Amino acid sequence: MSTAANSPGRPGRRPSTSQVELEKVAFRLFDRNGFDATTVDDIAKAAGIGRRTFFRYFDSKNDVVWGAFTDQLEYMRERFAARPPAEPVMESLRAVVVDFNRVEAGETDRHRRRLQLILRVPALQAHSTLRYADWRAVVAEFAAHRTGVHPGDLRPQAIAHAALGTALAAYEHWLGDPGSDLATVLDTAFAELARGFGEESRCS
Amino acid sequence: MSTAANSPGRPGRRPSTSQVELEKVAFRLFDRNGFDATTVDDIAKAAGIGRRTFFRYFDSKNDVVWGAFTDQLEYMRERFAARPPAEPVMESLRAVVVDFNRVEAGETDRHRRRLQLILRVPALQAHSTLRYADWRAVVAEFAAHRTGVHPGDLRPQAIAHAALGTALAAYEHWLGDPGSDLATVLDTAFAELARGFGEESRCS
DNA sequence: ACATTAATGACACCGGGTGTCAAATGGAAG
DNA sequence: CTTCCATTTGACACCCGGTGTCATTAATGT
Repeated sequence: MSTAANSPGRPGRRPSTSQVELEKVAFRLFDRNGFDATTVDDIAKAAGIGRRTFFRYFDSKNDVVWGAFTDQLEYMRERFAARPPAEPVMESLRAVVVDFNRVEAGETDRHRRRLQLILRVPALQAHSTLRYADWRAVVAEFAAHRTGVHPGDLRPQAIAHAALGTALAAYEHWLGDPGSDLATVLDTAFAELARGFGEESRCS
Repeated sequence: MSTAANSPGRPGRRPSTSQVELEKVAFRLFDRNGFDATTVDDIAKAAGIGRRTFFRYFDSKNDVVWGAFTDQLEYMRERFAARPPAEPVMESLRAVVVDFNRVEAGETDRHRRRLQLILRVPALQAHSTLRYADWRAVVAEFAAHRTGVHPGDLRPQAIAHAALGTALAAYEHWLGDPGSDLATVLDTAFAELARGFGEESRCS
């Protein structure tokens, strides 16, 4: 898909850059000057394109940070479908979310910088709600399918919202504690969620 | 506090309007033309003030919708403190959140319109994350205090995040079902959360 | 050569938000 | 009443993100 626009046999002028290329350029500037202090003009100039062209690759400056997030949601949907149907909903949820956040060893640093921006820069923090809505929809769809109700019903929606919140808390904790392992933190957080955050660990 | 600036014995020019006054003017325009189509210039003109002055009453156009939200958080903090110390955390949480969303019979319609804007207008939806951060802080502080840990720890943060998510799901459900009662919906949603959204309703 | 298709970039424009500063307003002291 | 001081106001200029428009450029096939 990324090279689809470069495929031969297709008329018209070739794209002069790509999303990943712009992303790389932008991240360099974000690292050096910070997100807010980096203007779209800066990114465009550094990438050798016009300001207007930038907005043909990304809907907004905020969206640069999110990479292929939306595409990955499809993968998440598949992982949900692959879980054994008899498994409790919250158990599947925990497994899939942990798996979804598994990144290649080389990519873990990039993942960290991404989340650092999303969770700490107010503008991106706000914008994240819009992007995470799709994430929630995937979760709600799964929870609804499993329990035989509509995705718009209260329970699946509450599950999706609570799951997102739990994941965000885990992300924040992970960012604040450099030595911690994201998968472990997510696992414990979702275990707590499935237990209703109760004091007693289990039914006696 | 609202009339503090009008109190005698204080030098300087009198404020020419107030937050509540601007809020009323703005909501009229939002109702008629929608949030996005209403510019700050429109509000200022309708209120008979300058555009620059508007931003001395509100940090942003988004904040107009939130009324005295931040002040109410202090009340929420008090309600938490008033709960019996032996009560389970999630039980106190449920009670306080339900109570916090109790509004006078005459104000219920205004509350509904507020939430409708916050939850349905993308710009406000995004911005809400920033405002709700304070709400989460109050919840995390309470949960941490009860369990004897720091507010920044994973558990209280996860509880706060999940609680917010649950409340949002309840709000959305309430907005979508005009016949429903907000307190009831919140109550059932938080009961589910405390139960870990499990299939079995209780320990056998 | 020619039409077609697609991407580009320049330009103008809108709207939210901020910094600055002179002017307006009102109380208090002379 | 006049002067001084504190405070709010509004005008102006400016920055930046985002959009609509349109001529131009680069690639294809005929």
